[in-house]
This record gives sequence, C-alpha cells and structure tokens, in this order.
Amino acid sequence: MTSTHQNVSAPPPAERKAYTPLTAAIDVEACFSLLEGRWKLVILFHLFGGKVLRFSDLEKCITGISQKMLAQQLRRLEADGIVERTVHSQVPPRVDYRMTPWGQQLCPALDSLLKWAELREQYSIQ
Amino acid sequence: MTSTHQNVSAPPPAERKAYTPLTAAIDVEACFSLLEGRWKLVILFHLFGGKVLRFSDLEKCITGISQKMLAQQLRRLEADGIVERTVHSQVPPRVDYRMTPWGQQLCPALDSLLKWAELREQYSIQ
DNA sequence: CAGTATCCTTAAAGATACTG
DNA sequence: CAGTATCTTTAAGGATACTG
Repeated sequence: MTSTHQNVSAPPPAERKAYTPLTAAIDVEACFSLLEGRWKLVILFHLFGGKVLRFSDLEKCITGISQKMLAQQLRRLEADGIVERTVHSQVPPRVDYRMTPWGQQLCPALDSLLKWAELREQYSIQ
Repeated sequence: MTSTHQNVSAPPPAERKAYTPLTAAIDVEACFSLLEGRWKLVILFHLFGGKVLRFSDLEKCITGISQKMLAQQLRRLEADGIVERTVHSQVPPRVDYRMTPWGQQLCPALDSLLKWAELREQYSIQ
C-alpha cells in the first residue's frame, strides 16, 4: 500500500491532448458530426444502459422515423463505432443493435451537456 | 454543524430533471442547435476563458471566415445568450464580444466530449 | 470598422414505392 | 422482418458586392 489515500489501482496519469482553439473546435465538431443526424440521439438514448433492440423495436419506439432514415442513421452509427449490429441468420431475419463499449461512454458526456442546458435557468433569472 | 461529514455550505440538492429517451434526445439536440453552426465552435474556443475580442480580431484569427458568416454566427450566439456583444459608440465603431457567464459554463461540457473522443483510441486497440 | 444584401450551390432529410 | 431505391424539398453555407 502506498502512503497516499488514493486508490491503489488508480488509472494512468491521464495525459490530455493539448488543444488550440482551432483543434479543440475541430475535435468537438467531429463529435457533433458523429451525433448530429436527425434521429441519432433518440436512437442512442434508447440503447444506452446496455439495452439491445431489434430494428423493428426501434421503429416502434421512435415515432415518426421512416425505415430509410432508421437504417441510414444506424449504418452511420455502426460505421463510426458507436453502435454494434448483430445479424442472426434465421428466417424471418433478426437484427439487433446495442451500444459499443466506447459508445456507452458517451452517456456522461451528453449528460454534462444536459446539465449545462439545465443551468440556463439559474443564469436567466433576471 | 450537522452530524454528517458533508460540506457545511454544500450546494442545493441538485435535483436533476427527469428524462425519457425522447426528452433527453430533444434537449441534447437543442444544445447542438445552439452550437452547430459552421463557425460557432471556433468562435467560442477563441472567447473561452474570459477573452474579449473585437469583430476584426475574430476575423483575423479565424482563417477562412467571411464577414457575413462571422456576423451571422455571432448574432445567433448572442440571441441564444451564449455570447455578449458590446457596442462602444465611437468612430470608427468598436464592437467587442465575450462569453456570458452561462456560455462560459459550456467549457466543461465540451471538454467531456473531447475526453470521449480521446477515449476512442483505447477502445480501438485491436 | 463592422457590418448588410443578393444570388447560388449543395447536402440532409422527407415521401413513397419496392424486395430478399 | 429488415431493409433499398428514387425523387423531391429545404435550409445552411459560400461568393461577392455594397454601406453607415
């Protein structure tokens, strides 16, 4: 045991990348472009927490989405490593979707955006 | 003093809003729409940390931006309460921009997105 | 200096129909 | 069930010129 009170198996030094205004903006924009499709966020919030849903489940719980858009957004989320797609070879076909481990980590990041939005009221009390 | 070990001047209970997948998605999308203009993020990252810049300063430090786009994005950021605009009545005109207190709070939220992006490598080591 | 005003281009999304 | 394929609409952004 070390002499500190810290967790013995503390994570590595957590060296952060260095950013300029430009590179920070570029990297945040990259995140946005991963997430900003018309239906991506609803899809993600339905999958957060380890949920596994079929194409038809998503179709049912997201009102207003078309098959074209659902498929398109899922393809992009999959290509970007945020969502995982599993095809079960059977008839009729069964395909389901879940978050990747990295995708799941999005949750706290989006939550801090929500916290920021909630903060607005406190600053707008005139 | 209370019988707990908590900080005496602890912040209010911090009751969080309750979200469904749909409302969470809507609220995050609202954040995105505040931030997703073509040049907004570069502008913000140049203003973070209390910096105060003139229109022409921003024009100089953001390569490629046109006056039209700079003015447009600034107008929206101002209308959304993220940036503050001050007009000094003098000739030639002098206008400067800074973050609002609420806008400044964006910094940690965007930082957690950057952290998420940095995480990607750790998960993609195959 | 700090902007507007116009015109043009182009991607994203919607509607709809079809299929292994 | 789980998708594609087409066609059309629309809004964001770029280029360029002008102004109090």
